[in-house]
Amino acid sequence: MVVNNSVPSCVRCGKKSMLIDDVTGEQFCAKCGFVVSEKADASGPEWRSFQKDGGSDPARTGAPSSLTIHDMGLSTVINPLNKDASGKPLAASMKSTIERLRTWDSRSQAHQPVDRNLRQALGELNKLKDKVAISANVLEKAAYIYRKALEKKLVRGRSISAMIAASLYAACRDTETPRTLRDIADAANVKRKDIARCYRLLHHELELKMPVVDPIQCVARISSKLDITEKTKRYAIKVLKDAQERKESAGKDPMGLAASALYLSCVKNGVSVTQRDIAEAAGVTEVTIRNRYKGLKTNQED
DNA sequence: TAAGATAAGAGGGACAT
DNA sequence: ATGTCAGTCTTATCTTA
Repeated sequence: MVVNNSVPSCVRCGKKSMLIDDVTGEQFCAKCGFVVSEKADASGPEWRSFQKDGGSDPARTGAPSSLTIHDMGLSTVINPLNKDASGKPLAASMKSTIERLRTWDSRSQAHQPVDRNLRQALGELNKLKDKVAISANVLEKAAYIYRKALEKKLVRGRSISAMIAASLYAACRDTETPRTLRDIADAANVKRKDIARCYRLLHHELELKMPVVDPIQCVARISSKLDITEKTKRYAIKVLKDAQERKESAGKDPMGLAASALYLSCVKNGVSVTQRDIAEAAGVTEVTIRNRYKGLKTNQED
């Protein structure tokens, strides 16, 4: 459950108790149970005020512009009836002008190869979003990265699904949203290594500056799946900090590292947890935990 | 049954050819 | 471009307490 200090008010009961469900990504009111579906939220008018006090006058309305829509939500459709605003049929000369406009309009929207590609990719991204429960700004970032990749012609010859999945993964990394390559691979139905390859390509070619995944973040994620006491968590974090200072953690899978620190902490605190449980929660194997565990343990002793 | 050991294999980075 | 090397992680199987 994510609770930040600017909790929005419920539309129905007015209480400041709107929360985000971690699993579904839906917004709901903790007081009255009102649920805002992701879709309605994304496509509805934007009633956000730009005034400091968050007052009641909307600074703008209309559908939000978004990178996750292939034309950023700025499309217009010229209606197919050849009528003018008052409903009268158009004059012949005007009619042919409108025909031409309509042709160009639709071409500019989706009929160029790049746009078609983008359309499809963003469609996939949209499907992905529901499965991995991702916040809107991460989605925006993913879409942005994909656009960049398209510009640099990196998608050519590669699968769109893999590339959009890699973009999403990159966006997660960038925003420190803890999602593993595996999480995304499962959701996208693409092999993990394919996404990994694409991600590396993006990383290299777009020169993305990624924050290093902090194993300490992973501790929270793993322990949320198990019943871990605050004390145990803190000890695990301390162990990780020590390991980082000794540069012991470089090049190791942060998830594996966090998992074994947590395991070590459980052992030290007399909590009975099996390696299997932790391995499963962390999405790594028991062997990895054992290997890291050995390293961490010898460090503990001096 | 959980934990530890061992072996084989995959995938990728660094570096040399 | 291609090959080799050291290192990591995974999967599978076996042993130990």
